Amino acid sequence: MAKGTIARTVSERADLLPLISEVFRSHGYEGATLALIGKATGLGKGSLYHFFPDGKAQMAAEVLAEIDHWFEVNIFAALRKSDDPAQAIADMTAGVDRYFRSGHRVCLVGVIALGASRDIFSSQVQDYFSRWNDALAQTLRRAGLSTSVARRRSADALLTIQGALVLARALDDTKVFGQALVDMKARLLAK
Amino acid sequence: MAKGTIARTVSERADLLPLISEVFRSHGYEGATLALIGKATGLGKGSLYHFFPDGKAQMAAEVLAEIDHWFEVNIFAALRKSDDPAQAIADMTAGVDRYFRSGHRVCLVGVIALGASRDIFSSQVQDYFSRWNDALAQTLRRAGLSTSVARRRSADALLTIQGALVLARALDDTKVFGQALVDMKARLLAK
DNA sequence: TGGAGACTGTACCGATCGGTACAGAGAGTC
DNA sequence: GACTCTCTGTACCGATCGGTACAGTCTCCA
Repeated sequence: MAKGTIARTVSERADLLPLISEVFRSHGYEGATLALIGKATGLGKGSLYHFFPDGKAQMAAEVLAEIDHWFEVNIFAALRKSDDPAQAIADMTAGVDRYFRSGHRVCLVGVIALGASRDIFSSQVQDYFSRWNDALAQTLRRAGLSTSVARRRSADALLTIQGALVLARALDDTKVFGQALVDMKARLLAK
Repeated sequence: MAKGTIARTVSERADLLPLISEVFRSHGYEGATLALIGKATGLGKGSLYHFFPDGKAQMAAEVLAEIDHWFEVNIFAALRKSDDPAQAIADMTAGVDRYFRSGHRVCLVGVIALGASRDIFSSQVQDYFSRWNDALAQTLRRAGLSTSVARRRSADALLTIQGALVLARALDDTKVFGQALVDMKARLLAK
């Protein structure tokens, strides 16, 4: 029998996703509890389930979609349409460095790919990486590389980013990430 | 008031760890429940807590220790003492490929490094990677590389392995892992 | 033969899990 | 003012969480 006063905060769905995103990022899908999400957003379950009727799975799916959209707009698009491959790759590298806060931030898509929740989100995870892979390979082709070399180097770049995030966090040394990005950029257009 | 017959399985602690290891590997630390571990080992909580009085945290710590020991014996030691750097690196690559089942298996140390449980196991995680890094850099020095180049290339190799596991799983394509290992080996002793 | 001690299943614990139900509060609309 | 609709906190649900307690069963050794 609540009698109380209910504060009205008027949350915007768009403001919510980044907050929820950070909870999934630092706790993983299974570790991100509604209690943690509630604390991070300042919202009770009522509000959370108002915005996301399908609960935790929907929150994660929408967070993944938002991340995908950010990369689509800020990274993939430029890769596809640029007519200056070297510049496009430099832009990608700078964008990635900014997004992952020079190695302080972890890749949620990678985290989910490694966990048991991959089965639930496998198509979103696969789509994210393969669209990135395609866009980057396209840029490399335009730089004169053969299709097979372009695809090999592009996969190498993606895995370098993911591995650098893992190792930087494991060693608690973000310099690893910065160095990996330098190496990656050099390798992409070498020879 | 149990009346029943209790089957006696006589489990060996040494046989338990690999089974528990796979549960942590595929579910992460937070996702690995006692129920899953019980199912994987065929043991009830009674037996589990008999072998691991400190519960889940102790299980994970011992699994990490066993992994560390395996790499120490099968990978790091050869790296440190070999007088044929090219052969040592070929052996490491082959060993890594075998251990990770050509990309079908995930790295538990990496999984933990990315998750929230890193805080609990940070020293074990850091130790594993930095000892690997040191051993590999030592090999590269013996191959004539400067200290700084050796350390840079060695970190690059470690992060390539981790990233390849992430990307292979994300794209559900183990060829990514095999190719990354080939590239890594070539890069380690290049020029 | 009869402890002693290692190993086992299971009942149980309080806490927390994801999710539901619902009533109250605020802002508009007529 | 009465009605609607959106957003809110909270009480509550059954299930499961990690962990404890304990009695039963086995093996070993005197």
